[in-house]
Amino acid sequence: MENLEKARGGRPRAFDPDQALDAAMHLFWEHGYEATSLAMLREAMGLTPPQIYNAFTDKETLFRKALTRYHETEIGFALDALSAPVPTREAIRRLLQGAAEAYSRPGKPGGCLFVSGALAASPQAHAIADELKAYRKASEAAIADRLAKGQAVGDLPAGFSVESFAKYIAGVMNGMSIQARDGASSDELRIMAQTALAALPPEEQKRGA
Amino acid sequence: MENLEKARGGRPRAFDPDQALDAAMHLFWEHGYEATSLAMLREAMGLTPPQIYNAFTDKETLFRKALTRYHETEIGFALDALSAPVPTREAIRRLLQGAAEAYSRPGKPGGCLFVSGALAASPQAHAIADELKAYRKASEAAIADRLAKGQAVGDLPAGFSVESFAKYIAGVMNGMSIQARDGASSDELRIMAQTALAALPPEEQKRGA
DNA sequence: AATTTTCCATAGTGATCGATACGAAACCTG
DNA sequence: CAGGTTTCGTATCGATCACTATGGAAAATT
Repeated sequence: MENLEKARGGRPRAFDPDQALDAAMHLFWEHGYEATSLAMLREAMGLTPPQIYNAFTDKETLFRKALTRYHETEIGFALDALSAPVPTREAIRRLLQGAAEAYSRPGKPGGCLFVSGALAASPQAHAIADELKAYRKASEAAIADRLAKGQAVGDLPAGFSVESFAKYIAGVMNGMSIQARDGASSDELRIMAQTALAALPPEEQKRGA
Repeated sequence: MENLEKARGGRPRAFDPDQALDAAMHLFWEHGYEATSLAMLREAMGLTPPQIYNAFTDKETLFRKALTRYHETEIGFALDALSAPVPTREAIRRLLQGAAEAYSRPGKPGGCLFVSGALAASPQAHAIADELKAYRKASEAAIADRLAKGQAVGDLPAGFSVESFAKYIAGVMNGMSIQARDGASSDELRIMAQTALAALPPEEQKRGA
């Protein structure tokens, strides 16, 4: 991607916005939207309040930009798994194993920002909670799409409910996020992923036996 | 249980503490510990701040009492399922189905208070987040105990890892809690529970076929 | 160099947070 | 009734919340 910042005059920024956004993202990831105060952000980002507000408008906008950045930099495994040219079972296996790793990465907060960001919220933060819910719903829909594609190709039985199983997989990933937050190790999450995969009906053989 | 309140003198309370605690519990359940303000509690409990503080010490104590009440009144299904004299698979089935129902009960906030109460928290509320984590860990341990008992009786294969599977089941229940919060219906959660159960190795036959 | 534009740092805005001081009111024990 | 005790309602407390007004400093444009 090109850097198409407006090259107009004026005093240049004394900090790197992406680096600041990264710091904010990690803080939101750790403490959630509402529990992360401006004072914490100020310290973690190394900026003064006017610098933050000039660059990111307000706390809500900063959080939304952190969500976008999280989506782009931390959970590429999901799109990779679901778009890989592999059988359906293998795609779901990669998805779950990828989550196991992403949710327990050393040096990162445990779990998934989409889950930890604002599971419960005050009425004032209802819009933020809804936005995170939309991200989770989108993940589930992406899984359902992949399963439907697999069903169309014969990877899955015809009577199989794509939506129900997508809800199960998405739910398991959310559960892994909480287990990660509770201190589950990478190995433990991998085993959980493997266990969850056992609920998937065995791949059908297309030819031969 | 007997009511062993101190019958000493003084002006009597003008409200029912249990009823007030119920209102507080539902509010914490819906919005979480930190996002629930005293102003919200005041309105939902129908009390003035001094009434709340006199009866429940402070917000943190009130939340802990709400946790206890939640444990006693809302999730009896768990102990029922795990202590019922039934085969292990049936016990786990009842546990998951009970969660499906409890997490989507009409008129109640979706999901489980132990998950929604404080998944992410500010440094000030770290103790509360830890307490909830302890509740979740205790649930997982109770499942592990039940599985170990089942393994001892021959319900489960010898090579089966009780701890790993308990982590899977507890994780699935946490995931169901989030799906419930995202609007999953009782039926959808039941299907998720049934799907999750398929990962349990089939019951071994003790005699006959 | 003059002008324009943007950002910087300091300080502080009103609103809301959780929690209380105070004195009157209502009960029990003598 | 008087004395002791507890809760009541009213009015707030200091601290922190997200956020911004102000004015000078620094770099691009002319």
